[in-house]
Amino acid sequence: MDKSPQVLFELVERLANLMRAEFRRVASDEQLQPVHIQALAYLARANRYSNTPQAMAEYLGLTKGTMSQSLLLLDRRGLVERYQDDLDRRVVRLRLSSAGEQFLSEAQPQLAWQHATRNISPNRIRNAVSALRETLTTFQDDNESRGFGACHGCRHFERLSARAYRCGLMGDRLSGPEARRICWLHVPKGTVLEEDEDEDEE
Amino acid sequence: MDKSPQVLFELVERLANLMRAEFRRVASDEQLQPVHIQALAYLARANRYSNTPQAMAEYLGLTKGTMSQSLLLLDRRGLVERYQDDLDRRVVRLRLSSAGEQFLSEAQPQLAWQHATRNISPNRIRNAVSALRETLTTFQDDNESRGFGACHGCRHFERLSARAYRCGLMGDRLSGPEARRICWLHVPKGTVLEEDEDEDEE
DNA sequence: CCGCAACAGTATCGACTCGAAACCATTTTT
DNA sequence: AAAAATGGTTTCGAGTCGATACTGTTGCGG
Repeated sequence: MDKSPQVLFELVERLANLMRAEFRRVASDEQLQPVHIQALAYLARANRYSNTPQAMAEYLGLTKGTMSQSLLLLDRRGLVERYQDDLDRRVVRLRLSSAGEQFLSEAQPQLAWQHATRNISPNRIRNAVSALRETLTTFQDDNESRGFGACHGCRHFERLSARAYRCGLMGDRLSGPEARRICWLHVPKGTVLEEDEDEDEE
Repeated sequence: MDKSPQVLFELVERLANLMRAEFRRVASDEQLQPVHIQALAYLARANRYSNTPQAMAEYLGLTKGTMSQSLLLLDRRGLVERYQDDLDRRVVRLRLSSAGEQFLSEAQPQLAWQHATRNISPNRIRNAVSALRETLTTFQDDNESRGFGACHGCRHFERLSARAYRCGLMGDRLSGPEARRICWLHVPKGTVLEEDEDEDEE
């Protein structure tokens, strides 16, 4: 019997704890909590469909109520801006304010990490990435939680030409950079879509 | 320029978030917080020098005040027991109560993880482990945070005979199982990397 | 076109986290 | 013996977080 998976888990957990502590350190300069840093970082990487409180809450594993609170705070501090969606006026859209962007670029929360991996060969890192990526996919599958991936590798992703893409689900054209951001509608290729089917029971 | 370290970081963070959500789910059955699960799990793995509030606080990246609170709660719930140290009466020692052990073994918080890694070859896992372990060591070095490793690979670890060990720092004899637990006095030797055969996959 | 369910988000409450600082009881140092 | 250091506890205030109730918007079925 092999204990490696267990060990891997402990490593991931421990590293995450340390990064969390690092986040806390960085965040406390601005009187923020770790989760706020994560929220800002998410916003910096979310695509146009995913910059809502709802998507954010799902990404961070919180309820919408909690998310609302945190966003209130970030808004008060002027780190994010909230504005209404044109089409659906229930929806709130979020964006980093310039202060928010500046804060992120100054704080560089992942710098410590970058530094910690400096001695590891790119090859080994790529191997680790591939293993963890697979773990993540399986995990999300098991828990039927949302995919949250970039467009490349999404079932709805369509390539119109060399440099023009399109989301088959929403029907929008996507620029290259946009297609590299995080999307909460992401469905990995190879996943079977659940169509609405009529049920004739009872 | 290579973005792999960045990607690796995102994966670790995301996996940790998901596990955290899983912890929350498990914990909420008993009206606990994720951090309580981590505390119990730590206690189950800590050696005789490391079962104190202080060590725990450092491991989890909290202050002693906060730790004290959480332990109060875990004590009230009957999941841990606190008792005084014989030699130094300031020191509080902790141990899992039988209820605590039972809870851990029933909840099996890392089961979801185990399951998520089922499709990944042991070899790839070992590679990932080795890369992350190195990252962890470097990280701890950079931040001069405590090592928190098992005795094997510790500078103070001495092998008396085939099956008898000794901690050179504290001067105690250690059993084999004991030497496999987590110690907060851990100081890594020069460079102890169980290297694995290099190979590229993909 | 109306009515009602579904939905996105907000507000409120209570238990808990968390750091900071003050505090207490024991060593340890001087 | 006095002072400093150490391991823990207590207290305080701001914030997290889930649960629940609520507001306003959309969209669906009659």
